[in-house]
Amino acid sequence: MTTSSASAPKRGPYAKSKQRRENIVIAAHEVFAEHGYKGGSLQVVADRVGMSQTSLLHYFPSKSALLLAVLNWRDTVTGDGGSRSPEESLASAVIRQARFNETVPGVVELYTVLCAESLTAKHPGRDYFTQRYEGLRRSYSRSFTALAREGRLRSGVDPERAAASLIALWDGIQTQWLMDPDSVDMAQCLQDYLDFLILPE
Amino acid sequence: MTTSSASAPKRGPYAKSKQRRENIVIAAHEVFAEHGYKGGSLQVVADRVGMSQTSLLHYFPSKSALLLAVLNWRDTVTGDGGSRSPEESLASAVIRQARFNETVPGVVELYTVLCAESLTAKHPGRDYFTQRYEGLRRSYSRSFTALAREGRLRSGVDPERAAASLIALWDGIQTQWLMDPDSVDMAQCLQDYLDFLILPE
DNA sequence: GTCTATAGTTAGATAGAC
DNA sequence: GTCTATCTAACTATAGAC
Repeated sequence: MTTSSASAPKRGPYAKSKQRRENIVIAAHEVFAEHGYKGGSLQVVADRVGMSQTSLLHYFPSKSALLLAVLNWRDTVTGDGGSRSPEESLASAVIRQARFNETVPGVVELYTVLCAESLTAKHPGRDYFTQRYEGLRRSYSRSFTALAREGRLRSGVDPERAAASLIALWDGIQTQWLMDPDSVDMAQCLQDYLDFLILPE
Repeated sequence: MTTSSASAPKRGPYAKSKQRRENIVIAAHEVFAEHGYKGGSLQVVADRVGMSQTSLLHYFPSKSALLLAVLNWRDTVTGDGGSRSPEESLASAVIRQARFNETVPGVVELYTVLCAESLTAKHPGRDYFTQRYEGLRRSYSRSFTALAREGRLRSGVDPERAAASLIALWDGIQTQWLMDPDSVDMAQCLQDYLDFLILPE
């Protein structure tokens, strides 16, 4: 392999750099989940990944850029925001995801902590969460509307309010679960609610 | 009125000091709501109340002590945690409180932001929120159990899960409302849920 | 009770050697 | 790409004059 052209960097260093970036994002994910964005420091992230704080800033130009990388990475890994397969029902997908979330408390904590923190002034994560909620509401609203067309939505239920309520219930129950895991059964609470909204086939 | 004894301080200075403390707590309430606990600084609180940061620490020994004062003050003022009058139904009390909350976004924001922030490591508000959730769940659970005795709880509904779910829905819908007030109707979402759980008289 | 001064820490970000 | 050194800024908290 000869030296590469300007538009095609060498494979070796490139792959290593990519790995470095991912390690940083994973460490930052942990730190932001444990301490929040304002409470988490670049120094602690750098320590976990085994480099200096200034070296870390070679990969991400600023703390806020690192936060956005963490949020986008979370979506990629968990498959969040993607559409479910047509064969799986809405209820099944929700419960399956809820059960999975019980196995990754750190991911749930990151989401819960940063979402609320993003409500504060000039928070770099604000746009991310605003758009996420808009997208989720639209997605669930469509699903409920489709169920209504099949006559499987309880009469009187408004699809848009049901979408917002389902997301709200999910978020809220995760907060209580993080505060005290034994106090609530996340999946069962969601199942109860969906059993009410959606009529059996 | 003569000068007071040692156990009964003079009214003048005492009342003034009490007023000072309340002004500080109100200012801190605003600052913590806008920036969170970690993001809010004593200097900004002091500026708002018109005194130096060190003078502020004369009234509250530490930042965490100020936070607890803010949280307890919120309960006192909003009447939160108190029991409702026996004549008023659970649903009526919830909807009334939800409608009231729409008029005080700062109070809702303080609660939402600090609750999630308290999930992070060594947060001074953690115990407050843990106990608050326990108390709320017990209170609503009792109400649902009472309704069940009257045959007014939908069959199959578990009072404890319903209590946790009601709180979760309420918390979650407040988050979405803070993120975008026009996106959701808080009171209507709660009304929908309670109409499902509770059968008409 | 209020202030100035400051200790003591930590933070994010930049400059430049290697 | 990685580091040391440094900058600038902000924070909580304490000491002590008035």
